[in-house]
Amino acid sequence: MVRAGKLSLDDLKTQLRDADLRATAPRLAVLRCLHEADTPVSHAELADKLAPEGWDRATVYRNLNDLTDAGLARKRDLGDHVWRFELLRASDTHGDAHPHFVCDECGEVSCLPEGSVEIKTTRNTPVRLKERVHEIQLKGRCERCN
Amino acid sequence: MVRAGKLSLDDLKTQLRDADLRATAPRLAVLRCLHEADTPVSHAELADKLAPEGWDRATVYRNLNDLTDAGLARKRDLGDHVWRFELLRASDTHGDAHPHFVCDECGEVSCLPEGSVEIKTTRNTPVRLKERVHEIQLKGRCERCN
DNA sequence: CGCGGATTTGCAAATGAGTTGAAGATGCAA
DNA sequence: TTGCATCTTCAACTCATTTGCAAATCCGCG
Ligand SMILES: [Mn+2]
Ligand SMILES: [Mn+2]
Ligand SMILES: [Zn+2]
Ligand SMILES: [Zn+2]
Repeated sequence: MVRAGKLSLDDLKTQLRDADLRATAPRLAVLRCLHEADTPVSHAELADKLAPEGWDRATVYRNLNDLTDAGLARKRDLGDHVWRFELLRASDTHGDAHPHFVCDECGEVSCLPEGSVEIKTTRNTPVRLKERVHEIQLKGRCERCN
Repeated sequence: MVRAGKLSLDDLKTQLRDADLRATAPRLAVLRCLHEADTPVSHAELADKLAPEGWDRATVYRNLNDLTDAGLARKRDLGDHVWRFELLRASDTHGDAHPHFVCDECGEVSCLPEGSVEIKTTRNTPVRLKERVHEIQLKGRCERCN
């Protein structure tokens, strides 16, 4: 079982092979970065971060998609027209993920605790909305920009 | 005052001139379509819709941005990497808009009634989150795809 | 260990939505 | 009407994303 904070190289390799992916060096680097990140990461950010280690943008790009296809990560647009990738973590209980917040002003992304946003049922709310919602995104001003 | 459902050409012209925009034919067409739409509209959709009337994609594009800059419309990404434009309506009370729902499966966009989503404050919710949120986006399966 | 076939990488090039330049057309205030 | 600023059009450009392909590599198997 892979746990946050204490990931050996072997843990990462195991995680990849369990997902039927080869444990190549650039793929391990991408997976490691996703584990280290505490918010979703864009391809551009990750490609820039891994360029010094010698990994190609296209390789990073394909690996992000591979991890997503394999079900290890999710690819999302948090409402600012940027694709971001985030590891699926055990802390996201039902398979439903925690809400995200993006600052209109500075673009900062933050992860909110599960349950901090509630779907209310009012007279004209569509039927069973709550059960149908799998993802919640908020936009506004962050504490710093407010 | 411009009201939904009953917009004469003169109403549209007035709305543009009040916003310091010239009332040109393509601009009136764009504004009319936004009024007729009951969900946010993408540039591609509107350009396709207006092409038969003879209006150019770049003209539609610039007009959507003009209307946005003038404060008549909002430009948003509802979480599916598509820019959509929506008229600012009086029914959006505080300047805060109603929440939106996008279907993961078919891409259908729908507008939800204001107040159908609530920001809950729990022990580890960031401070004053509720006051800082200006926009709420939900994703999931629509009734049809569910 | 070493092989061999399937997967993956790296570089370069294609793609395409989004955006812009520029010349001519149009709106509108005077 | 006229004059000028604004707007439209069409073509061209930008640039992040996505793909093609030959060479490198992974890893199950002998
Ligand atoms: Mn998150
Ligand atoms: Mn709406
Ligand atoms: Zn901010
Ligand atoms: Zn649907």
